[in-house]
Amino acid sequence: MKNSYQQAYSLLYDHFGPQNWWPGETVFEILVGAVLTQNTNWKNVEKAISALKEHGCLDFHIMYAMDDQVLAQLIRPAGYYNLKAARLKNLLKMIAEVYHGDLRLLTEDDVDSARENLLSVKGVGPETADSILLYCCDQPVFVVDAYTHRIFSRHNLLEEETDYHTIQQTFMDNLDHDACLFNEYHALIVQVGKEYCKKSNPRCKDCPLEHLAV
DNA sequence: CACCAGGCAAGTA
DNA sequence: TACTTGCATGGT
Repeated sequence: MKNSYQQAYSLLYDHFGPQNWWPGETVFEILVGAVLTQNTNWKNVEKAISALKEHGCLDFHIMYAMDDQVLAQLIRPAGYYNLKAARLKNLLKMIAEVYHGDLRLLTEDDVDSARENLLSVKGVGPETADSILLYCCDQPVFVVDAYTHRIFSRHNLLEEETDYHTIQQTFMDNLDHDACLFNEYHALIVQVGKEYCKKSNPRCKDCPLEHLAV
């Protein structure tokens, strides 16, 4: 018998199909995108990533050596550009110091150590860290975002005031610890959130989850 | 015009 | 501890 969190996944997958996340050709591109997309529309992130590519700056050592102001101007379309340029540099600095600038060593590290190192970076919080663990490192870590909280609280599967860690635990307690499943599930939550669970649609009208039994 | 988007950290009381 | 504010572009 499937629980509510498994049922919700089936409903979303049947409605939207596979999402093929994370959009990005390389681990480094995904890493950069994880920072750039903080509280920002993905379309704007795409513009910033395109600019980085066009200038040949979507590379660990090149970006790490770049002037902060120049980096900030390239990622300008993603918003908060001064802040994000500094955050990217902070993240690359940690990887340079802890993982010898080798992303493979990050992806091969054990998940608890990697998470601790990521969270030690100023500008990398729980969602960004978990996104990197799941989408760069292929670790079975469930990513929670604003949509996860909003959608599942509206459908009475979470209390309104539930914090990040508790939401993450709830999903991980109720699902197989499978990176492919967590990958698809988070992407599907973002998709249903964008289409049906905006603040301007407070009842989530016509949402694929509206008749989900709790 | 107002509002929001795949957060996070720092400031205030 | 529990709120509040700054960060910023681009689409609806």
